[in-house]
Amino acid sequence: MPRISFGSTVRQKRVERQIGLREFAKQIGVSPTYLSKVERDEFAPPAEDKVVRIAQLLELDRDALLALAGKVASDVQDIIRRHPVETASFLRSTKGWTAERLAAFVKDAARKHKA
Amino acid sequence: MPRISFGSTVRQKRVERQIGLREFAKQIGVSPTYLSKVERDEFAPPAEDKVVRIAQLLELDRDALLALAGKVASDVQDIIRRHPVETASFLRSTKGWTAERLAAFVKDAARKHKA
DNA sequence: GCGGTCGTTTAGTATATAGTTCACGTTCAA
DNA sequence: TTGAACGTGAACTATATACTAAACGACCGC
Repeated sequence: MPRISFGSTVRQKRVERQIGLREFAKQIGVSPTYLSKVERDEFAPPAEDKVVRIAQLLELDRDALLALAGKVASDVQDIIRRHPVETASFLRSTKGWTAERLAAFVKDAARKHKA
Repeated sequence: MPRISFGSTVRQKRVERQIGLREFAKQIGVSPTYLSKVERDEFAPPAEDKVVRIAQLLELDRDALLALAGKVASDVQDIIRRHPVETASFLRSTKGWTAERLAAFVKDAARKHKA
């Protein structure tokens, strides 16, 4: 499990926004009981669509929250599967990179794509 | 399902190498019955470790075969989760790219990483 | 015409994933 | 002092995933 868990992050942000557990559960589309256990990491994080909904409601980055949930967005997985060999190779080569270095590459990629 | 399926690919390569179903199943660590159904796409592709084992035995690229199985290697998923925002952003920006363009980027990444 | 191999059919099973329902104790406002 | 909202505990449940075992008919060598 990551240093900071999915559950505790959700709880912190939800409480910060003063949304009740029942109210929030309703907005996500799950039972309050379930949400309670998820927030205390007694249950594993919910399915992708629920995680995405939570990210929207709490204004968190969906990819970041999915990562906390131990998942990778399904659209991203689809992209990887289009060119799995090249993509996997690239990703493995970035294994030791910092977020900053990666961010620079993203910029570069976007620029080159336009050209 | 992809244009060419996981099952048919495995069967073709296995037959090509003249390995019997029972023999191959044994090497993978599954029952012949199961392998038979997987190869005719009656059952979904097996778990990641089995797919990787198949790739080894048939000398196929593991990431390519995993993609055919509708999966992404777990080590690659782990890498994505280290910097999910940047990585997802990058991958989405490569959505329309050809394999060649991606390959060039991989090379570039490797070169820059050394420096 | 029997023993061994081939792939296949039918009918299951174990475990994980993703949740639910109902009932409970606490706190606070009217 | 009741009732409305809060979060929680215990006990299930449904569906999907990832398989297995037993038996079957076709073929092949001897």
